Amino acid sequence: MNTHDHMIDNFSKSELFKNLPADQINEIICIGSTQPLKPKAILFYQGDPAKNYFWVKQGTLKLSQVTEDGKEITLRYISPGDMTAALAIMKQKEYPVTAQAMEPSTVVAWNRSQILKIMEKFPRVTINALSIVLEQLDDMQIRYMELCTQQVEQRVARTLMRFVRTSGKKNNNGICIDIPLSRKDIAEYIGTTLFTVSRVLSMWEKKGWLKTSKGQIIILEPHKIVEFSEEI
Amino acid sequence: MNTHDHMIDNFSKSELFKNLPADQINEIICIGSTQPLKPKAILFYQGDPAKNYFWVKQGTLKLSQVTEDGKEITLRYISPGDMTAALAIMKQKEYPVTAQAMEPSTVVAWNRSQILKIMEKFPRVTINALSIVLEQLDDMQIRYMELCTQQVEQRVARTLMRFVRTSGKKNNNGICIDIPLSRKDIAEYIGTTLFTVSRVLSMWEKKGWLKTSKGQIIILEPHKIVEFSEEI
DNA sequence: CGCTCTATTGATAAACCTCAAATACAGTGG
DNA sequence: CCACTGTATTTGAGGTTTATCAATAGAGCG
Repeated sequence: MNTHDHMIDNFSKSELFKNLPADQINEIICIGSTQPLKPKAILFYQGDPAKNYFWVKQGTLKLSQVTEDGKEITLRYISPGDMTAALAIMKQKEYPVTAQAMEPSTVVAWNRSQILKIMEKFPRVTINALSIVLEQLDDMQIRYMELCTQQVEQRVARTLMRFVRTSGKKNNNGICIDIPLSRKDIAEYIGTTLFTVSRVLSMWEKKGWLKTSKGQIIILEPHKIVEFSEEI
Repeated sequence: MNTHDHMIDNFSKSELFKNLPADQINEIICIGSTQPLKPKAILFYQGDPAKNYFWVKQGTLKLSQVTEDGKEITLRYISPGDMTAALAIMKQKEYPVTAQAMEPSTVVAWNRSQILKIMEKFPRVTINALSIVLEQLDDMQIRYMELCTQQVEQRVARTLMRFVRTSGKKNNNGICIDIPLSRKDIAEYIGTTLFTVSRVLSMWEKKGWLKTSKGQIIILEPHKIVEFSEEI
């Protein structure tokens, strides 16, 4: 029975543990430490090097970075099965990156020396990690391109569809995004202000394309929004 | 003597081959194919899967991506010793990414199956590749943040200093950026138009902070530009 | 010398930010 | 259940940055 088996099952579906036998996965998990996180709990702050560098999890966390003048930029949202490898693994630098739980989450964390040992012993893990980081790089490049070429409305539309893909749940009459997202969260993700996001969303709500209530967003007319996101 | 020894020497300084003995580096290089590229030559176009996926090189190449509506965005410039790993290594997708030589360059390319074989046989290479890709991701995240929070003048200043770091050569009275960069090149790197870049650069040229002639940019007053780039 | 490509410069317009003020909304303690 | 408080959202007015477009100038090349 028990949660432990569940964990392993969850891990075996993760990209990081692809092509690894269960006993090896188990060994790797046992090297790290499993931590539950309450909503809004901060896993690490400003890349705190005393804390852990690497992790896999259940739940959703927000990875963000704060500029010198206090503006917060969201690098990405991390969903179940994902992994985050900080540059800090390889170099021993510190980074102003902060990870915060958006909802009740569980993470498994390894520190620098642990993860290096794992990568030495299980080359497959390194290859999988490379694959994951390449995917993150690709995602970042696409968002960079969107930020360069598209205007706010399109970027909001793309963001909604992105969340539908990663955290969308079919509902009675629409698709519900399963993460509590404020206007500010969306704004920080696409590099605009919460005011502009608010204007866009209320416009779409008036048109009946979506519905928002207490941080939940329900997409009623996905086609309309997709159409918008692809507009040239 | 000879070019071959030079190649090895160059490679051993590269992040990708860190902690590898010379004979293994040699073996890895021999698996791939070494190609000379003339300026403006295109190494691969739109992620052409028939071509090679991975490479290390001498010279400078521009990695860019074209949007559906024809706007070209520069993902990054790749300098000697750098590596580019396309997502295509792991997945077998195609991407609209194009690599073009900015000056006479030499690259070593491996195809998908070759690089996978190398990573299996030399786990150290995989770890090094992970380190490189993490660095690229970090760079992209920083540029994303800059694009979100800074305005054009600051981004131009930061870009100049970035190029000074990677390709700056001390000159009689200033620092010369060793890559031919047009206003359009800079604009596509920071997500603006060549007009705006032109305005900024002519302003600084009038102030005597830099000098431009036939694609060459010479920084005369680095302090002034750094100051500008750090402005809050 | 004409051709092409790049850079400059100006005028205008659009998108978006900033700031302020009002409103809704959720949670708390009486 | 209600008033109170703090937070999220909406909406408006005005200003700024930057894109767009057009016209001109300069540089390199056959």
